[in-house]
Amino acid sequence: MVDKQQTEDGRTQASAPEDGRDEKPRRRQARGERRIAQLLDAAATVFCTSGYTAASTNAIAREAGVSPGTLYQFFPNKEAIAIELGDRLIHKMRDTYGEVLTPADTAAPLRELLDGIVDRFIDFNCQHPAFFALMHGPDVPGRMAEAHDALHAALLARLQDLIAFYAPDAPRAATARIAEMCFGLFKAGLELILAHEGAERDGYVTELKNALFRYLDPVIGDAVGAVAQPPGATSGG
Amino acid sequence: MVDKQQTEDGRTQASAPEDGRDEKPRRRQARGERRIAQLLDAAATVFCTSGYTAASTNAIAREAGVSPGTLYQFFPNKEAIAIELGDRLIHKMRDTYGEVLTPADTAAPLRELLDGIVDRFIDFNCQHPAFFALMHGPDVPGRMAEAHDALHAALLARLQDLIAFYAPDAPRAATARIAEMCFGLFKAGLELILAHEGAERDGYVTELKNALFRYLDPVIGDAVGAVAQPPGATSGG
DNA sequence: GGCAAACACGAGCGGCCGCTCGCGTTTTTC
DNA sequence: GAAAAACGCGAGCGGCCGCTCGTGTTTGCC
Repeated sequence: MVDKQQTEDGRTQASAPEDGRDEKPRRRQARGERRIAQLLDAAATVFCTSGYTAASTNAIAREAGVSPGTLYQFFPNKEAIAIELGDRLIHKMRDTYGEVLTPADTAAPLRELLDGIVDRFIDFNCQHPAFFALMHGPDVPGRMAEAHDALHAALLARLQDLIAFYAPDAPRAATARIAEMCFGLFKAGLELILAHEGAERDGYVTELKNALFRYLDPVIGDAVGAVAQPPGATSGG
Repeated sequence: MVDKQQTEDGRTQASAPEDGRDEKPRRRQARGERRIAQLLDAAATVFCTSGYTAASTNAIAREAGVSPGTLYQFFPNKEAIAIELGDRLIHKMRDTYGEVLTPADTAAPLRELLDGIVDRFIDFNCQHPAFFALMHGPDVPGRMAEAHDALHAALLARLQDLIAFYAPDAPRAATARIAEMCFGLFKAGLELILAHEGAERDGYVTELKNALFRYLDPVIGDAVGAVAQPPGATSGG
């Protein structure tokens, strides 16, 4: 499992100058770090409104208030901007779901569990709308898709464990499909939620929670609520 | 209601040569019609794999086995290709949902109703994958988005009527939100279904039906199943 | 057969975009 | 304070893409 760790990606900092590779260690000044953050903010805005492909590097530079040349002082190409932005968002996301999707404290009833999970993820996505655009956009670069797939798989595995905890008798194939389905349902609800504001948004949040709860309740009810279920009574799935 | 009819869009054929406008009636030969169909098929393939923006007209022409000049003999620009393809698909879609979403024969139980609707729409989308790509792609041309919005609104209105029929006491705002939610859930399930084949696909179809049924059953149950519900008992929405 | 219109071709034009390069400015280091 | 390195600029290069145009071929009509 250690090989799966992705350390720090070594993009913004290198270990030694005499590395021997073609790596340029390029020691950043504080000003440079500020510019990078500025550029990533601008990139988030532009990617969010135009999508990855339609976003032009010149537009990102303009949004950040710098020249195209300055942008390419900190990023080797357009893809690297999206990757760095995506990595930072994914790290934040990992912090978020790390707190929520741990199957340790699953003694809570489903309704409350869902409340916590959904609220956290909704909140994250509302505060970082570029995340949704980068993850679910159809035109992200290849390296980005890998990161997305990794995150997707990780979230899915956690979700599956959670479902399996509530419904231990269900076969793996079934829980996997249910987990994928939950993910898709959440994504659909998220899209509606991001498209509305205020009371409307709250209404859709409630609706999403209802949909997820009602979808999952019978699944876990089969194994938890009715323990002495006869083995022949599979629920048409 | 007559003004809402969109006749034939008058794109492929015109009424009279002495029209007086800048319209060029351009009488097509059988060969030309064949080429148009050929080009639209190719466009469907390319749009489906690359999305609208990333698809190049040269690629569409190549896919159809003709030269770029030939393509522009039948379509004024790239957008027109997507629009014509979208219009044809929308017309087919209208035929499909016209048969299914009519609120006339809603005497059927929810499960069977959902079965019919979902099966039809899934079938349509499996046979015309370009439809999904064109309708839900983020980079479709403006004229396309209008058509999509119109179809979306029409489907939504039908769905809302259907829901209102089953739950006549629910306020319009609530049924509208529920209809939007159903739409989103269906879209999410469709995406999963299109991404799988064979037994896996069937499994997701069942799962989608389950999700929709469980989401809608309590909603219509509140008004149909328990008629003598006290007015104060609103279900947490 | 003869003529006009529709069909077909493909090299190439204009424009946009990702990216570079030469040069000037600010900061760090000794 | 002076050399070195990081920062900053913006005109412009190469390449791709949507689209055109001049020319040649096929089809419909008399």
